[in-house]
Formats: sequence, structure tokens, C-alpha cells
Amino acid sequence: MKIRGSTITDVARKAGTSPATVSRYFSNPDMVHADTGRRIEDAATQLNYIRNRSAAATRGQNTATIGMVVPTFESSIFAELIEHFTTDLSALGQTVLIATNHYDLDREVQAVKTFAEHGVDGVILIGGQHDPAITTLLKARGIQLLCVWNLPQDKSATAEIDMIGIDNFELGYAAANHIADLGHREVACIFGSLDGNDRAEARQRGILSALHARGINPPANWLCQSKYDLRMARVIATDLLKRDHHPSAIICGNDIIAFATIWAAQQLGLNIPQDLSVMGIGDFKGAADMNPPLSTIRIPARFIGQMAARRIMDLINAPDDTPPRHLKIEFEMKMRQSTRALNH
Amino acid sequence: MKIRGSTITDVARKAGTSPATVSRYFSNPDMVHADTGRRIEDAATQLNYIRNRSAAATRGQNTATIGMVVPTFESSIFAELIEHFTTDLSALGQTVLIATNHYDLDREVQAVKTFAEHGVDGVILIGGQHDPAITTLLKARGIQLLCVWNLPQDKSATAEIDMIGIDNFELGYAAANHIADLGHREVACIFGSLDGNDRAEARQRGILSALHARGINPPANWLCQSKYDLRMARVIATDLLKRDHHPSAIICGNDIIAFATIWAAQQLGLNIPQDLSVMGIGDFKGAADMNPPLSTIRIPARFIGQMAARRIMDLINAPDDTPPRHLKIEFEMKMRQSTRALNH
DNA sequence: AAATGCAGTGAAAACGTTTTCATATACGTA
DNA sequence: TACGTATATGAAAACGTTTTCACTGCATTT
Repeated sequence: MKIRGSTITDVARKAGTSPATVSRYFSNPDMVHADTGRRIEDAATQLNYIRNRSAAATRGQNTATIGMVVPTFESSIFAELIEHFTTDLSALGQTVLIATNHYDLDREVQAVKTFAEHGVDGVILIGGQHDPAITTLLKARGIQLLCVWNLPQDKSATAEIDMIGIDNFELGYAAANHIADLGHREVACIFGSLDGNDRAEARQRGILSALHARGINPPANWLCQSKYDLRMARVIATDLLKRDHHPSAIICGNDIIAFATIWAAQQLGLNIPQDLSVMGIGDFKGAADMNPPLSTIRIPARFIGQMAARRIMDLINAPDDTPPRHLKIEFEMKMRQSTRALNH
Repeated sequence: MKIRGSTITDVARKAGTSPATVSRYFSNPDMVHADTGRRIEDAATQLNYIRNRSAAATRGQNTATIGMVVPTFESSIFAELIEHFTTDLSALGQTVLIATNHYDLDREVQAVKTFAEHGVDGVILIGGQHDPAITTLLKARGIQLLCVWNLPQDKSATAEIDMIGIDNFELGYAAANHIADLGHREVACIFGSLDGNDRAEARQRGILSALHARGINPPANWLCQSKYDLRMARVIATDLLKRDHHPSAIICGNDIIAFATIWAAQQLGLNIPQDLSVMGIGDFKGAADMNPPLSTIRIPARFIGQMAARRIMDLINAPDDTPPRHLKIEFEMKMRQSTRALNH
């Protein structure tokens, strides 16, 4: 059974002031005289006063809460993002409501609805692909929306939505370009799975686009698709490498797949990078400590998380007519030892 | 600027009933006549009514929110736990407020305070080591507390706190026992770091206790300590294995360390498990897909998360005099290919 | 036939804040 | 001296619910 503690009125009485002033002190300390503030502070600590944010929300505008829905916690991809986003927001006195949707757009709608019931000031979603019901709902309530992680291919469709993220097409393009630069012509790809997220598709297009631009046209059976799963990727890579003629380089849709590919290759007695170059995308935790260290492209998840925390607060405090912004985050090539120039 | 939508009163008017009945319908549908319920439902959808949980909380008892503070998102250890805990709670209509404390007990206090301001019905913490201010605060407010992941060594100190978790001493004991059972006598250990968490210490005691019981007494320089970090563990393992005489088995405080140890060994040209048995603890994601698959002990994080979701709801709904319970979760030996019997 | 119990409902108070409006005081300026 | 202005504060209304209490019919029991 919940117990109600002392209220703002109790504090006011003890401090010899009015509830209004106490309220002002806690929401905006500069509005009250320093002496009064001190008295209030004393009274509050003596009474073990705890602010009642629910009550505040009934009358006031803000709840100091932000809702975030992520596809999953179980992949290291989003962990860094979540970590820094929540940490930075906590430091600003905000509280994060969180939900997982397992890449299911309907569950995302449900989560956002619940957030709305709790009166969140803002909502953070991953990626650009969402049920339109979400934007409708949030707009109707004046709740700020920020989509992070990647920018959409079709800018116009999301022109109304504030976004922070990387361009997956460019990411894929850069990865393939690097491999081509090293002189590889016999290139295979293992792409990430496309279901439920708009991210892998653009990456795949980027890779193929760069290869074609360099005149590299892998046979169809060198273009593989793998679910986002270590074991599956390993099977696919093994299968690919066991054929009588194997590529000199493999471009992987993400680091997990690259990881699996390297293991598969090593299992088959191949040396990386002497016998095979392997390129990842993402620079997930541990990529630098692999054997050999993975050549990949860093998605600055930490930076994105921090920028997202700052941006959502700006949106909440900004006037309503602030135009939506698409902030492109630059990636960084991390060329380590899993790729090397082809010696002719 | 937030926009206030239609209220319970609007819905009541449209449905031709009173606000009280609408309130009842949403919080406990069985209390209103089916016909009335239908009219309310219709009115609500027509008006795009969204419940105002803040307002509900001012008068009502529950907020349908649970606060959770985790040490970090960035390690795969807690990810599975968080994933299933939040998923299950969402399914029950609860919302999870989340915070990271980075293994810092003071930040944990701060997070719990904020949760209290938001009127959470329950709080979930990881481990048994917490600032007493937390229990004081929560008890004073009648907010339920549940600690998950591991059970404390000193049961009496936490007898008042509801807990769900594994016994780390037993975990360590079982790991070491397995190695001894395989006939290994030359055993080294790489323990996890102890700072900020009570979990690694018990595990270490368990390992040593089992070894001694089997008459195995490793030299002091075979008992290493590693921070929870892939790179660091790898350096330590390499150092250990480079000496002129190396152990036939290494017991690692967790799977990450085991992972690093295997890599270090392979780098040095050792075959696992022919030249060296490596034992992990945890069964983190990917342990089964390693090369070779890791022998370890599974901590059923998913199960713990699910049990935690169920238990915290029970605590919230239970009468106040419900005695605290310590629920021990059993672990599971996962003997794979990184260990093998010593051939004499 | 009277008494009892129960399901369903409404009126109104209560919850603990924020915010608006008004007021008092202090201070500089004409 | 009179006036305007800024600062600090209080009184009271407002926020959108839940909950208590009372009441009505109707079915069941005595």
C-alpha cells in the first residue's frame, strides 16, 4: 500500500511561506529570494519531502519524462546509444520510459500510446520506418518526436520528422569502395536481414552501387543474405567459402556477420587477411580486439545518443514553429587488420 | 507546446453517463454494465480519448509504472534480463522507467529518488549491494523493492528485501568442480573485477573453495584478476600462458574473460581443448557459437527477468504484511568443447 | 410480504501540484 | 515628491482523475 508523504503545503507551512512559492522554488529556484529558498530547502529536508510529479503534471506543462522505444536490448548495436542517451538525460533531470518492440511496428504504436498516457514530453524512436498513427497521435498532443540512428532514403517522406543519424547507403558504399581500393575484384557480400528495419536495405544498395561503379559484378551466388544471428551467419559464410573457388574479399552487412565470417574462414584453415579480406560495418564493441582486429566502419552510437538527448530537450523547449531538422552524423573508417591489399 | 485532449468528462457526456463510470470502465471494466461499457468505448474512440495517468495518480493508488536501475546496458550480461523484464511488464500494461548507474551506488540512490517522485509502484535493482537510503526511502513510501540477479552471501543482512537470483558461490564452486572432475590438477584462475558489485567476489570464493576441497592449490601467480574488459583479459591470459610452465586448465570468472583467454591461447598456438581447457561462467550470447564452443554455466537471465516481472506485480498487489522471499534460481551446466578430460 | 443483498450508477470531495492575478515592497527616475 | 518598474510573494482557481458515499432497482432469502 502506497504511503503519501508530506506535501508542498507542509513544506510551505514549516518554511513560513506559501505553497506557490515552494512550487516556484523547486521548478525554478531563481524566482524566489535566496533566503526564502534556504528556508524551503531546510523545511523540505526535515520533512523528507518528495516532489509529486504526477500532481505537477496535472496542472503544469511538462512531466520531465521522455519515452524511448528500441527494437531490442539484446544486440550490442543499440546498447551504446541507449546507455549514453539515458545517462545524459538523467543528468538533465529527465526520466526515461523505455519499451522494446522487437522490430514490430504495431508494438511500437502501442508503446507510444502508453507513453502518451503518461504525458511524456518527447518520444525517441529508432530508424525512420514507423506507423503513421504515431506521428498523428504525437502531433495531436504536441509531443515532440525524434527519430535516431539512420536517415531515411526518401527524405521527402520524413521531412516533417526530426532526425539524427547516419546514411546507410554511404556506409555500404564506403565499405565496398575500400575493398575495391585494395585491388579486390573477386568480392562476395553477406548482407544483413531486411525484415522490420529500413537500415539494412540501404546499406546493401550502397555496397552494390559502389561495386558496380568500380566494375565489379559478383555472381549471384556470392550475394548472400543472413539473419542477424551469429550462428546463421557462420553457416552461410562456411557454405560460401567451401566452394572450389572462393572470393578474395567478403563485405559483411555488419560486424556480427563479419565476426562469424572470420571464424568460419579460420575454421576452414584460411588466414585472415592473407587468404581473405573481411570487411565489417558498425565497429561494435570488441571489433578492435578480435583476432585479427576487424576492419570496419564506426557508427558513432555514443555520439548519436548524446546528440539525441540534447536535441530532444531543445525540441521540447523550442517554440512550436521550429522546423524539423535532419542531422547527418559522419561515420569513420576503421581500417584494421582483417583487410589488406591484394598482391598481384 | 503540449496540447490537452478530451477528458473523461467529455467521454462521459458523449456516452451519456458520469465521469465516475468512465473512470471505472477504464480501470476495471467488470464494474460497469456491458452496454455502458460499449457506449463508453465508442465515445472514447470517437473523441480520441487518451487516459491521463498523471491525473489518475494524484487521486489513485497506482501509477502502473515500475522503475529499474541497471549497472549498464553495454554488457550483454544484463541485456537479456532487461529485455524480458520490460517485455513481460509491458504486456501487463505497466511502463518501465529506466536508469543506468554505472556501478555507482550514489547514482543509484539518485535514480530511485527520481522514481519516487514519479510515484512508481515498484523498483527493481540489480544485486544485493545498495545504499541503505534506498530501502529507507522506499519503505517510507510503501514502494515495493525487488533485487534480482544474485542472492547475497549474507542472507541476514537482506532478509527484509525480496530477491530473485543465483548463488554466485555455487556457480564458482560448480565451475571449479567440473574442472577437477576432468582430472585437472594444474589449474589457473582469472577472476572478474570486484569493484562496485558483490557478484564477482562470491564467485571467486566458490572457485577457490572447490579447488581446495579437491586438494588443488594453485600458486599465487596463477590466480589473476581482470577487469571486465576483453582487451585487459586478453593481456592477462597471454601473460599467464607465456610462462615456461602453463596450467592444463583455466577457470574464468565470466564468459568474456573465457573468450579472451581462448583467443590468447590460440594466438600462442595452443589448441583448445587439447592443450588447454577453458571454463567460463555465464553462458552469454554467442558462447555456444564460439570456436570451440565454450564450456560454461548458464545463468538463466531470461527466466530471471520473467520471474522478476511476475514477482514485482505480485508484491504490488499483495497485502502489506507479505513476508519477503529469497527465490533461488538454479543454473545449468553447459559442457561444450572448450574443456576436456586430462589424459594421463 | 418484508427484509436483505447486490450490481450499477452518479454527485461531489479529494488528490498535490501549477499558474494566474493581484498585491506589497524596494528602487531608481523624472 | 510622485511615478513607473521590477522583484517577491500569496490567494485561489484549475488540472483530470479516483474514490467515497448514497441511491436505485431488482433478485433472493426469510
